[in-house]
Amino acid sequence: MLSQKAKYALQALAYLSSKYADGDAILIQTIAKEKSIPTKFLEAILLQLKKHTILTSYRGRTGGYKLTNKPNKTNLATIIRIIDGPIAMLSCVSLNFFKPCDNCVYETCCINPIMAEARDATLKVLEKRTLADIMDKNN
Amino acid sequence: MLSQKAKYALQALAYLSSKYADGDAILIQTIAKEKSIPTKFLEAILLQLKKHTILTSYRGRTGGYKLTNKPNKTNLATIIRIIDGPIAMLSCVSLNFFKPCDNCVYETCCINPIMAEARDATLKVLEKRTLADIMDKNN
DNA sequence: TAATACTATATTAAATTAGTAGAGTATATT
DNA sequence: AATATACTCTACTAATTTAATATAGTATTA
Repeated sequence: MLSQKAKYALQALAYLSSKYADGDAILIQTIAKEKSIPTKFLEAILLQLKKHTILTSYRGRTGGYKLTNKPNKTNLATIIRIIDGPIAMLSCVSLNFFKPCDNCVYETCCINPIMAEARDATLKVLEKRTLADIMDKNN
Repeated sequence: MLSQKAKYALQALAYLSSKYADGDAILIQTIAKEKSIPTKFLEAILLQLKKHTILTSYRGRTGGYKLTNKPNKTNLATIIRIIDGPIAMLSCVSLNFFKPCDNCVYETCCINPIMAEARDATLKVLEKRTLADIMDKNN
């Protein structure tokens, strides 16, 4: 399951995606209110996304956040990894957060090949889908 | 990511599957030692699997645990759900543990269709694969 | 220069995870 | 019938993670 933090991140990005065409930076406040996300918590989330270059920020009077790239350029696997870490069900088959298991030998383990298969199936969806797919439709 | 508990469950079941043909019940102790799992913790896990009819137990002198059905009759999604709960990334698209999200409306949410798609991709693997696939190969 | 808005660090309450302790119950041998 | 063995049940606990909150600081622009 995604953490609440990851859900908030996706919701915030869905909102920012729908505003992307306008070109303006959006206030944290605005996103927080619009998406019912605790403001200070959202600040931390957006900062994290900025550090991973997903978002670009502007300080001062006319400040705010906006997407660095077009919504269709950022896939969902990237976002989930930034906020929640591994997508795989076992760290020993994680592509981006590999860590061997404590109590089994990778080479003879019969579980990890299946988990690699599951990971690939999940990634096929999450890497294909982008912020353009989850973007708020203004209707 | 799977919990440590779920990993232990799969490892214990991989062991029990490899012994299934013998027909004998296996001691918790034996599984715990063989798989390096804390005994008392494993007891709780096996009990949980028994309550969900995956395992059958025998008490007393010649007691122990064994699989209720042939290894190829139990798929991995079933086990993971028993131990860790939902497989879906959002509770609002969980087939077995459905619970609406707090801060969004299911019908207009643009995130959940993608998460349903990811869930289906994962399930396609985990429902196809069974204990026979993760069973310890005796070599 | 003052108001605005992002940035950084520290703290905290609640929940979850991983594991432990100990008493209780059933059963097959002796 | 006694007893050792092995599963069962309830309660507890330490460590970690999650979901926030608080406060002070820095940058920018009208």
